[in-house]
Amino acid sequence: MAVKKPSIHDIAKAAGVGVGTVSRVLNERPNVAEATRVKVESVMEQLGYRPTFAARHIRTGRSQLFGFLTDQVTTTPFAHDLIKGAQARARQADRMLMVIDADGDDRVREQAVANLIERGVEGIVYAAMFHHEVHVPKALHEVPTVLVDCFTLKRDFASVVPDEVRGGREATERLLEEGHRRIAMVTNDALSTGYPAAMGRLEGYKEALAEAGVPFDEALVREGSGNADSGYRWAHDLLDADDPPTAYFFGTDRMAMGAYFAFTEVGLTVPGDVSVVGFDDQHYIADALRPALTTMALPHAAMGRWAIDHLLTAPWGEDRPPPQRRLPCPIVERGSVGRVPASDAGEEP
Amino acid sequence: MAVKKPSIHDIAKAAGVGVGTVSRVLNERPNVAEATRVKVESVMEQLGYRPTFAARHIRTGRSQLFGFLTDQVTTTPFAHDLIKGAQARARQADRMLMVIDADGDDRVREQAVANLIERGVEGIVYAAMFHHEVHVPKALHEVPTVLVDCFTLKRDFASVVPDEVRGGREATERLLEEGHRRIAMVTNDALSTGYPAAMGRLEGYKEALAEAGVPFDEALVREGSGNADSGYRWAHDLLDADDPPTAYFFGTDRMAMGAYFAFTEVGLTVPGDVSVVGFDDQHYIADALRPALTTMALPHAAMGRWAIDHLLTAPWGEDRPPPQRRLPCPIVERGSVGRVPASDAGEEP
DNA sequence: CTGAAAGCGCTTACAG
DNA sequence: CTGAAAGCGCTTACAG
Repeated sequence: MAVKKPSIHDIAKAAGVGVGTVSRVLNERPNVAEATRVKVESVMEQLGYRPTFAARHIRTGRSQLFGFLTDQVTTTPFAHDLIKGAQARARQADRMLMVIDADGDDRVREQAVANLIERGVEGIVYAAMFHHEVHVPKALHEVPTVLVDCFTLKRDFASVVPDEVRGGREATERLLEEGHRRIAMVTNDALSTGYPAAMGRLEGYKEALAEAGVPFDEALVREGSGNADSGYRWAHDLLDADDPPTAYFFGTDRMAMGAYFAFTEVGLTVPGDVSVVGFDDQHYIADALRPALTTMALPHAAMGRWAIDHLLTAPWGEDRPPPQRRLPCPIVERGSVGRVPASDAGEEP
Repeated sequence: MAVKKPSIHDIAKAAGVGVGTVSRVLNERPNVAEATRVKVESVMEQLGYRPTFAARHIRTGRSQLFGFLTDQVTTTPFAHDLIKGAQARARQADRMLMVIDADGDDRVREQAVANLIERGVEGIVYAAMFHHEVHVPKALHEVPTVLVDCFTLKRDFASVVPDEVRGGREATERLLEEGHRRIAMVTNDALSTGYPAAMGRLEGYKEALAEAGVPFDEALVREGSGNADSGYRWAHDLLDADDPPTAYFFGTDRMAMGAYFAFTEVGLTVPGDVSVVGFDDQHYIADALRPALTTMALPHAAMGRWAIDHLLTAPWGEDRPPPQRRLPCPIVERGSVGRVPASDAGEEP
């Protein structure tokens, strides 16, 4: 580190050629004699030459860079999948990712966007850690942007979110498929929050029931809070009913986990006695449960990938309304769903 | 986006000054008349001027950038804390972080390091997702580097890792403190792997016992695999003994979680009948358990912070051996540790 | 306090 | 196929 890094001029001089030629071999351009190419390459090798990206950037105007801004309040296990998905797609296109965690601070957020723009990013993905409406820094309008797991009320940015309704529907269908008719649903949040994740999953549940001709029974629905404790309590509550459910659909894996403890306490076995489907696919929980939990996966990697892909391929600056994309939440089959117990299957055809 | 972004020249012309003056106000340098400053600033405002960072970088030689390379095989919930810690420290110093997930691919890793160097990073943090020995790309020697949660056999890079031994010791001490004497330990991996996390935590357990004058009893130790299933099985196994333990120290929270199910099955209550301490502080598990799990926190954020801090402040290029730092794993008290049951406390003073 | 000029390390036409 | 020159958007002495 003591000696100055060699520049293209040093290479040119040492190789006895002009800088243009060095640039040509560097960029693998045609019209370079094989002999000169070899010569130049060997000199670069010897001198340990590394191109300076900033110079290239300034000349070509291409930063090969995307910004990734996360808007989050608390550490979640999801951030990484999102980043991984985005980065995988970016790498295919030879781009890098500048990741910033604004951690819920508006000032930091504004500053971050400004910094990213000054760095010349080709686009910014603004990712929330759960599906909700957001207010974003105005400067985001200066640069191609896609919102991930969130959206603005005005829908003035491209956005990609999980298809909560469809996820809820498919979770419920999976249970119906096994003959269950008394299926409880514990929402992942109070409905009053208006969060799409809570509303949507419940709506999907209702849709599936309706389609299967199973009457909706309000007595089987509980408003949960998302955490394990809530699942534990509501499971006990539902268990206390005269005619307890044979299947449970929880809006989060954590609630399903709490419910497992409740089932164990009363001597019920999953999936022999009761079937369970979760939501989120937090695999450190879903895999750890006994039996492992069947759950709906939040498409974090896919959303990250979609976001970068959109930045890469969408025509910017046009007037058409930005796409509001919903990605499916695939079911991850593990071991918590089984056939409805024979004694409860009376109403089957 | 249709019009070209204004440069410092455009500002200079519009403000009727030279570019040097614009640069001076941009950098808040002294020796600018108040009137000119105001004038220039208003022009910048009007034209929506943003400095081009790449130009600044190329002139000053400062990239204000660190690389963050993760070497990981599988998604872990820890990556984010590491990144957050690193980024928090970087922001204080007005630096940004370029995050790359090499995902276990050597080619990608090499390429990533090359890219980062070309981007002019001031340093690279190379982070593993669990404490082990690594082989790193040679190019890392070209730039200040610190290894996080890993180390090289040659110890030729600065490194920061969790103090596994001390963590194991303090976990055990916590249990001894409550009068427990028959304390089981389930390691988080086969000892044959040689992983510091498995060896170290067990060693700490032994140290604590020795210091307390409690004879080490091999019958109380099991080699676990880290996952919930393993915890479940070994808990049952230990429970079957003639004189079962009153306390359990698990090398991972996931194993503790499995054990909770075993305890529930046999009607044992935590912490009334048995006490439990975990390791990792995976809070989505630790918080979700009933009662919440007392556990040793892996210092991910602290390691991330330390790494950037070291890059920022250490004198580089000197010959002294790079520091090999161990950071403590603080205990996180939740609700799983209680007094030894009276009937088991016979041997107390 | 301020402007004109040089230069950071590249790429890109333009001649030859 | 190749070299010399201009220029990307800044900062930094250097005169005034």
